[in-house]
Amino acid sequence: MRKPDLMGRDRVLPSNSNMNKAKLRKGLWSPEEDEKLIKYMLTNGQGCWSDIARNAGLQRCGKSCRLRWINYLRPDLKRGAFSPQEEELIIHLHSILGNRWSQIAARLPGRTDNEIKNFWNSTLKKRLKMNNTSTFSTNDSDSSEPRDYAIGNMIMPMHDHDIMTLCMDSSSSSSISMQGMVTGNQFDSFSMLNSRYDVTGAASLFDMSTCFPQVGMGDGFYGDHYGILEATNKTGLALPPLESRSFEEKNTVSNCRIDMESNNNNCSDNICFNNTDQRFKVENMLELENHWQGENLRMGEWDFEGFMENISSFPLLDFQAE
DNA sequence: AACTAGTACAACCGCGGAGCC
DNA sequence: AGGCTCCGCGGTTGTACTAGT
Repeated sequence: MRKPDLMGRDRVLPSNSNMNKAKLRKGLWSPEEDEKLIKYMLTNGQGCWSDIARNAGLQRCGKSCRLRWINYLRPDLKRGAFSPQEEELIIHLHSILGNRWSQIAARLPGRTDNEIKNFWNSTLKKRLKMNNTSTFSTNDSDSSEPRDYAIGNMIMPMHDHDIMTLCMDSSSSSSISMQGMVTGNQFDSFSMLNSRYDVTGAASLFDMSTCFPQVGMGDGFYGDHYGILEATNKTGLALPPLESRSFEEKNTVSNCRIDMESNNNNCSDNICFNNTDQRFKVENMLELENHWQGENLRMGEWDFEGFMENISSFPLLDFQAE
């Protein structure tokens, strides 16, 4: 963990007529700032971020406070390295959703979009590329050349426009059909990764999310997902819960206690998070109204294998855009 | 020990959408 | 309708840390 940017601590935005704005700090957050923001958030809950920044006594813009809270201070964050299961899920979801980090993060409880994005850019992308260069060479400069695309267990030489054609149902401008790809040839993006999946070529052209219209927003629980996951949900298959983005609204201040002095590293029964130089322990931080509690699933403990099994074996995908 | 290159990740920036007046 | 503010997202940057020489 990095130490606070002591130089950045004194960095300020250029002054203007507004003295408050003149003192706005940038750069890394100090432990003191973190503490202020945590205390304020736990006491007052989420509101207008610019007000939060002001009322919490922080010389930061609201945007910076929001980012710090969402990406680092939120007590429901799961810190630490990504598990192999999480890695698999990220790869899989990325093959479906592309760079929609917030949507990927929504399906990885305790992880933030920023964290996943960084992990992807710094680790997974390179790893996938390494794996693929040994088995699959593409000529990115010439998209007219047919490439090998994996669909299920099949490797199919295709032109880029074929891929586009597959994603478009020519019979209707509003209807998108994946039947031809999926029916009979089980679509499995993992196979693409495991066999001949080319990150720079096929993935970008084969970005499933571009093929799927955004289906209705539903009742909010899986509100912002795309068709492929909607289908999964509708079939009653196990999906991980969306990360509770509005947990602040549910938290009960009276149940909160921050133990700033505690160095107890045992987090098994508590929600813990690391600060730059401190470890905070939050006991009963919130009434995690986990939608999955009824299924005895806790954060990070959902049925990953079941999910992966289900998501990669859709029997039929035929989406109708509204 | 000193230097360099590579890596990881926190934070910033710019943009677009939504809501309000 | 147009302007403003706020929020959220994805891309990018900056820098502490680490490994290699």
